[in-house]
Amino acid sequence: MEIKRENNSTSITENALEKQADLCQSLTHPFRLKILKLLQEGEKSVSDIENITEKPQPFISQHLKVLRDKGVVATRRGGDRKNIVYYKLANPKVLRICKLVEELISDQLNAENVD
Amino acid sequence: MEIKRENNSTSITENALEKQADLCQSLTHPFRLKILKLLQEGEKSVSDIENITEKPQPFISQHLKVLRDKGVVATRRGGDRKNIVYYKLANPKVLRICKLVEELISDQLNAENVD
DNA sequence: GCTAAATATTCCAATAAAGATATATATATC
DNA sequence: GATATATATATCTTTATTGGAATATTTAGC
Repeated sequence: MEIKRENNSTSITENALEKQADLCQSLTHPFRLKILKLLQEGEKSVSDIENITEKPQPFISQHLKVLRDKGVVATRRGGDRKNIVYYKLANPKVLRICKLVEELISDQLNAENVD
Repeated sequence: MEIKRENNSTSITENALEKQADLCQSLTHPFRLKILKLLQEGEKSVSDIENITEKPQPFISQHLKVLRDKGVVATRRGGDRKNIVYYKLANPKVLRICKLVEELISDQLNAENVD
Protein backbone atom coordinates (compact mmCIF):
# COMPACT_ATOMS: atom_id res chain seq x y z
CA MET A 1 0.00 0.00 0.00
CA GLU A 2 1.30 3.36 -1.08
CA ILE A 3 1.11 6.74 0.61
CA LYS A 4 -0.95 9.02 -1.66
CA ARG A 5 -0.81 12.39 0.08
CA GLU A 6 2.50 14.23 -0.17
CA ASN A 7 1.74 16.90 2.41
CA ASN A 8 -1.04 18.23 4.60
CA SER A 9 -1.68 21.31 2.43
CA THR A 10 -3.01 19.13 -0.39
CA SER A 11 -6.65 18.31 0.22
CA ILE A 12 -8.55 15.27 -1.01
CA THR A 13 -10.38 17.51 -3.43
CA GLU A 14 -7.17 19.07 -4.75
CA ASN A 15 -5.89 15.59 -5.35
CA ALA A 16 -8.98 14.58 -7.28
CA LEU A 17 -8.83 17.77 -9.33
CA GLU A 18 -5.23 17.02 -10.23
CA LYS A 19 -6.19 13.57 -11.46
CA GLN A 20 -9.07 15.03 -13.45
CA ALA A 21 -6.78 17.66 -14.98
CA ASP A 22 -4.26 14.97 -15.79
CA LEU A 23 -6.87 12.89 -17.54
CA CYS A 24 -7.99 15.86 -19.63
CA GLN A 25 -4.39 16.28 -20.72
CA SER A 26 -4.83 13.13 -22.78
CA LEU A 27 -7.59 14.89 -24.77
CA THR A 28 -5.50 17.91 -25.78
CA HIS A 29 -4.06 16.53 -28.99
CA PRO A 30 -6.03 16.28 -32.24
CA PHE A 31 -4.43 12.99 -33.11
CA ARG A 32 -5.35 11.45 -29.78
CA LEU A 33 -8.93 12.60 -30.28
CA LYS A 34 -8.82 11.03 -33.72
CA ILE A 35 -7.69 7.74 -32.18
CA LEU A 36 -10.55 7.91 -29.68
CA LYS A 37 -12.96 8.61 -32.51
CA LEU A 38 -11.71 5.54 -34.37
CA LEU A 39 -12.01 3.41 -31.25
CA GLN A 40 -15.64 4.47 -30.89
CA GLU A 41 -16.37 2.18 -33.85
CA GLY A 42 -14.68 -0.68 -32.02
CA GLU A 43 -11.36 -2.23 -31.18
CA LYS A 44 -8.42 -1.40 -33.47
CA SER A 45 -4.82 -2.59 -33.68
CA VAL A 46 -1.87 -0.24 -34.05
CA SER A 47 -1.50 -1.22 -37.69
CA ASP A 48 -5.23 -0.66 -38.26
CA ILE A 49 -4.70 2.88 -37.00
CA GLU A 50 -1.57 3.13 -39.12
CA ASN A 51 -3.47 2.14 -42.26
CA ILE A 52 -6.33 4.49 -41.58
CA THR A 53 -4.37 7.55 -40.53
CA GLU A 54 -1.18 7.04 -42.56
CA LYS A 55 0.98 8.36 -39.74
CA PRO A 56 4.37 6.91 -38.71
CA GLN A 57 4.05 3.97 -36.30
CA PRO A 58 6.15 5.50 -33.48
CA PHE A 59 4.03 8.63 -33.65
CA ILE A 60 0.93 6.50 -33.18
CA SER A 61 2.45 4.43 -30.37
CA GLN A 62 3.58 7.56 -28.54
CA HIS A 63 0.06 8.93 -28.52
CA LEU A 64 -1.42 5.56 -27.59
CA LYS A 65 0.96 5.50 -24.64
CA VAL A 66 -0.43 8.79 -23.35
CA LEU A 67 -3.98 7.43 -23.58
CA ARG A 68 -2.95 4.16 -21.97
CA ASP A 69 -1.08 5.86 -19.12
CA LYS A 70 -4.18 7.89 -18.26
CA GLY A 71 -6.38 4.82 -18.36
CA VAL A 72 -8.43 6.14 -21.26
CA VAL A 73 -7.81 3.12 -23.47
CA ALA A 74 -7.24 -0.55 -22.67
CA THR A 75 -5.32 -3.18 -24.62
CA ARG A 76 -5.20 -6.89 -25.27
CA ARG A 77 -2.83 -9.00 -27.31
CA GLY A 78 -4.39 -10.95 -30.15
CA GLY A 79 -3.77 -12.43 -33.58
CA ASP A 80 -2.42 -15.88 -34.41
CA ARG A 81 1.04 -14.96 -33.17
CA LYS A 82 -0.14 -12.84 -30.23
CA ASN A 83 1.88 -10.00 -31.67
CA ILE A 84 -0.99 -7.70 -32.47
CA VAL A 85 -2.10 -5.25 -29.79
CA TYR A 86 -5.75 -4.28 -29.90
CA TYR A 87 -6.85 -1.02 -28.34
CA LYS A 88 -10.32 -0.08 -27.13
CA LEU A 89 -11.94 2.63 -25.03
CA ALA A 90 -11.47 1.75 -21.37
CA ASN A 91 -14.80 3.20 -20.20
CA PRO A 92 -17.98 4.25 -22.05
CA LYS A 93 -17.73 7.61 -20.30
CA VAL A 94 -14.77 8.42 -22.52
CA LEU A 95 -17.08 8.23 -25.50
CA ARG A 96 -19.65 10.45 -23.80
CA ILE A 97 -17.01 13.04 -22.98
CA CYS A 98 -15.70 13.08 -26.54
CA LYS A 99 -19.20 13.49 -27.91
CA LEU A 100 -19.98 16.34 -25.52
CA VAL A 101 -16.76 18.13 -26.46
CA GLU A 102 -17.65 17.71 -30.11
CA GLU A 103 -21.13 19.10 -29.50
CA LEU A 104 -19.76 21.99 -27.46
CA ILE A 105 -17.49 23.03 -30.32
CA SER A 106 -20.41 22.67 -32.68
CA ASP A 107 -22.50 24.93 -30.41
CA GLN A 108 -19.70 27.49 -30.40
CA LEU A 109 -19.46 27.51 -34.19
CA ASN A 110 -23.21 27.91 -34.52
CA ALA A 111 -23.20 30.79 -32.05
CA GLU A 112 -20.49 32.46 -34.14
CA ASN A 113 -22.51 32.18 -37.31
CA VAL A 114 -25.35 34.20 -35.78
CA ASP A 115 -23.12 37.32 -35.97
CA MET B 1 -15.77 36.73 -43.72
CA GLU B 2 -12.53 35.00 -42.87
CA ILE B 3 -10.76 32.16 -44.63
CA LYS B 4 -10.67 29.26 -42.16
CA ARG B 5 -8.65 26.60 -44.00
CA GLU B 6 -4.92 27.27 -44.22
CA ASN B 7 -4.13 24.57 -46.77
CA ASN B 8 -5.71 21.69 -48.65
CA SER B 9 -4.06 19.01 -46.51
CA THR B 10 -6.11 20.06 -43.48
CA SER B 11 -9.53 18.45 -43.60
CA ILE B 12 -12.73 19.74 -42.06
CA THR B 13 -12.52 16.97 -39.50
CA GLU B 14 -8.92 17.74 -38.63
CA ASN B 15 -9.95 21.31 -38.07
CA ALA B 16 -12.76 20.30 -35.74
CA LEU B 17 -10.45 17.95 -33.85
CA GLU B 18 -7.99 20.78 -33.35
CA LYS B 19 -10.72 22.95 -31.87
CA GLN B 20 -11.85 20.12 -29.62
CA ALA B 21 -8.27 19.49 -28.46
CA ASP B 22 -7.85 23.19 -27.86
CA LEU B 23 -10.97 23.32 -25.74
CA CYS B 24 -9.79 20.37 -23.65
CA GLN B 25 -6.60 22.30 -22.99
CA SER B 26 -8.66 24.58 -20.76
CA LEU B 27 -9.49 21.58 -18.55
CA THR B 28 -5.90 20.52 -17.89
CA HIS B 29 -5.25 22.61 -14.81
CA PRO B 30 -6.58 21.73 -11.35
CA PHE B 31 -7.23 25.34 -10.55
CA ARG B 32 -9.25 25.87 -13.69
CA LEU B 33 -11.30 22.79 -12.84
CA LYS B 34 -11.79 24.23 -9.38
CA ILE B 35 -13.08 27.46 -10.90
CA LEU B 36 -15.50 25.50 -13.06
CA LYS B 37 -16.63 23.58 -10.01
CA LEU B 38 -17.31 26.84 -8.18
CA LEU B 39 -19.21 28.23 -11.15
CA GLN B 40 -21.45 25.16 -11.14
CA GLU B 41 -23.09 26.65 -8.04
CA GLY B 42 -23.71 29.86 -9.93
CA GLU B 43 -22.14 33.08 -11.10
CA LYS B 44 -19.06 34.32 -9.20
CA SER B 45 -16.94 37.47 -9.35
CA VAL B 46 -13.15 37.42 -9.41
CA SER B 47 -13.05 38.56 -5.81
CA ASP B 48 -15.57 35.87 -4.83
CA ILE B 49 -13.14 33.34 -6.28
CA GLU B 50 -10.29 35.14 -4.54
CA ASN B 51 -12.03 34.90 -1.17
CA ILE B 52 -12.93 31.26 -1.61
CA THR B 53 -9.64 29.98 -2.99
CA GLU B 54 -7.20 32.42 -1.32
CA LYS B 55 -5.02 32.57 -4.42
CA PRO B 56 -3.35 35.74 -5.77
CA GLN B 57 -5.67 37.78 -8.00
CA PRO B 58 -3.39 37.75 -11.10
CA PHE B 59 -3.16 33.98 -10.82
CA ILE B 60 -6.95 33.77 -10.85
CA SER B 61 -7.32 36.20 -13.74
CA GLN B 62 -4.76 34.32 -15.80
CA HIS B 63 -6.70 31.11 -15.48
CA LEU B 64 -10.00 32.83 -16.08
CA LYS B 65 -8.52 34.20 -19.28
CA VAL B 66 -7.74 30.70 -20.53
CA LEU B 67 -11.32 29.63 -19.85
CA ARG B 68 -12.68 32.79 -21.45
CA ASP B 69 -10.51 32.45 -24.55
CA LYS B 70 -11.80 28.92 -25.12
CA GLY B 71 -15.39 30.03 -24.66
CA VAL B 72 -15.88 27.85 -21.59
CA VAL B 73 -16.98 30.71 -19.36
CA ALA B 74 -18.85 33.91 -20.08
CA THR B 75 -18.72 37.25 -18.28
CA ARG B 76 -20.81 40.27 -17.49
CA ARG B 77 -20.00 43.48 -15.68
CA GLY B 78 -22.06 44.19 -12.60
CA GLY B 79 -22.08 45.90 -9.23
CA ASP B 80 -23.00 49.52 -8.45
CA ARG B 81 -19.87 50.84 -10.15
CA LYS B 82 -19.88 48.29 -12.99
CA ASN B 83 -16.40 47.32 -11.93
CA ILE B 84 -17.17 43.79 -10.84
CA VAL B 85 -16.85 41.06 -13.45
CA TYR B 86 -19.14 38.08 -12.94
CA TYR B 87 -18.18 34.76 -14.47
CA LYS B 88 -20.48 31.86 -15.32
CA LEU B 89 -20.33 28.64 -17.32
CA ALA B 90 -20.90 29.47 -20.97
CA ASN B 91 -22.77 26.26 -21.80
CA PRO B 92 -24.42 23.58 -19.65
CA LYS B 93 -22.38 20.98 -21.55
CA VAL B 94 -19.30 22.24 -19.71
CA LEU B 95 -20.88 21.10 -16.47
CA ARG B 96 -21.75 17.71 -17.94
CA ILE B 97 -18.19 17.23 -19.19
CA CYS B 98 -16.74 18.14 -15.79
CA LYS B 99 -19.07 15.73 -14.03
CA LEU B 100 -18.22 12.91 -16.43
CA VAL B 101 -14.50 13.49 -15.96
CA GLU B 102 -15.03 13.43 -12.22
CA GLU B 103 -16.99 10.17 -12.48
CA LEU B 104 -14.38 8.64 -14.77
CA ILE B 105 -11.64 9.31 -12.23
CA SER B 106 -13.89 7.93 -9.55
CA ASP B 107 -14.41 4.76 -11.64
CA GLN B 108 -10.65 4.43 -12.09
CA LEU B 109 -10.01 4.71 -8.35
CA ASN B 110 -12.69 2.13 -7.61
CA ALA B 111 -11.22 -0.26 -10.18
CA GLU B 112 -7.82 0.16 -8.49
CA ASN B 113 -9.23 -0.73 -5.09
CA VAL B 114 -10.41 -4.11 -6.34
CA ASP B 115 -6.74 -5.21 -6.55
C1' DG C 1 -8.36 64.62 -15.05
C1' DC C 2 -7.43 62.41 -10.37
C1' DT C 3 -8.65 58.74 -7.18
C1' DA C 4 -10.08 54.22 -5.70
C1' DA C 5 -11.56 49.57 -6.42
C1' DA C 6 -11.74 45.58 -9.23
C1' DT C 7 -9.80 43.10 -12.71
C1' DA C 8 -6.54 42.25 -16.68
C1' DT C 9 -2.11 41.99 -18.94
C1' DT C 10 2.92 41.72 -19.62
C1' DC C 11 7.32 39.74 -18.83
C1' DC C 12 10.39 36.24 -17.69
C1' DA C 13 12.47 32.01 -15.93
C1' DA C 14 11.39 27.27 -15.23
C1' DT C 15 9.16 23.16 -16.64
C1' DA C 16 6.66 20.22 -19.68
C1' DA C 17 4.91 18.54 -24.23
C1' DA C 18 5.64 17.49 -29.13
C1' DG C 19 7.61 14.99 -33.11
C1' DA C 20 11.16 12.94 -35.78
C1' DT C 21 14.67 9.48 -35.79
C1' DA C 22 16.88 5.62 -34.11
C1' DT C 23 16.61 1.65 -31.48
C1' DA C 24 14.55 -1.82 -28.45
C1' DT C 25 11.19 -5.29 -27.04
C1' DA C 26 7.75 -9.10 -27.47
C1' DT C 27 5.91 -13.09 -29.60
C1' DA C 28 5.90 -17.09 -32.44
C1' DT C 29 8.24 -19.89 -35.97
C1' DC C 30 11.97 -22.24 -37.70
C1' DG D 1 19.16 -18.98 -30.77
C1' DA D 2 18.24 -16.52 -35.31
C1' DT D 3 14.48 -14.55 -37.95
C1' DA D 4 10.25 -11.98 -38.91
C1' DT D 5 6.42 -9.15 -37.65
C1' DA D 6 4.16 -5.96 -34.69
C1' DT D 7 4.64 -2.63 -31.35
C1' DA D 8 7.11 0.17 -27.78
C1' DT D 9 10.63 3.17 -25.96
C1' DA D 10 14.63 6.54 -25.80
C1' DT D 11 16.82 10.58 -27.29
C1' DC D 12 17.02 15.12 -28.73
C1' DT D 13 15.49 19.62 -30.37
C1' DT D 14 11.77 22.76 -30.72
C1' DT D 15 7.90 24.91 -28.98
C1' DA D 16 4.20 25.71 -25.45
C1' DT D 17 2.63 26.24 -20.65
C1' DT D 18 3.22 27.72 -15.99
C1' DG D 19 3.39 31.09 -12.12
C1' DG D 20 5.15 34.99 -9.77
C1' DA D 21 6.01 39.91 -9.88
C1' DA D 22 5.23 44.20 -11.70
C1' DT D 23 2.25 46.99 -14.21
C1' DA D 24 -1.84 48.34 -16.88
C1' DT D 25 -6.78 48.90 -17.70
C1' DT D 26 -11.63 49.83 -16.65
C1' DT D 27 -15.29 52.02 -14.34
C1' DA D 28 -17.60 55.48 -11.56
C1' DG D 29 -17.29 59.32 -8.40
C1' DC D 30 -15.36 63.51 -7.24
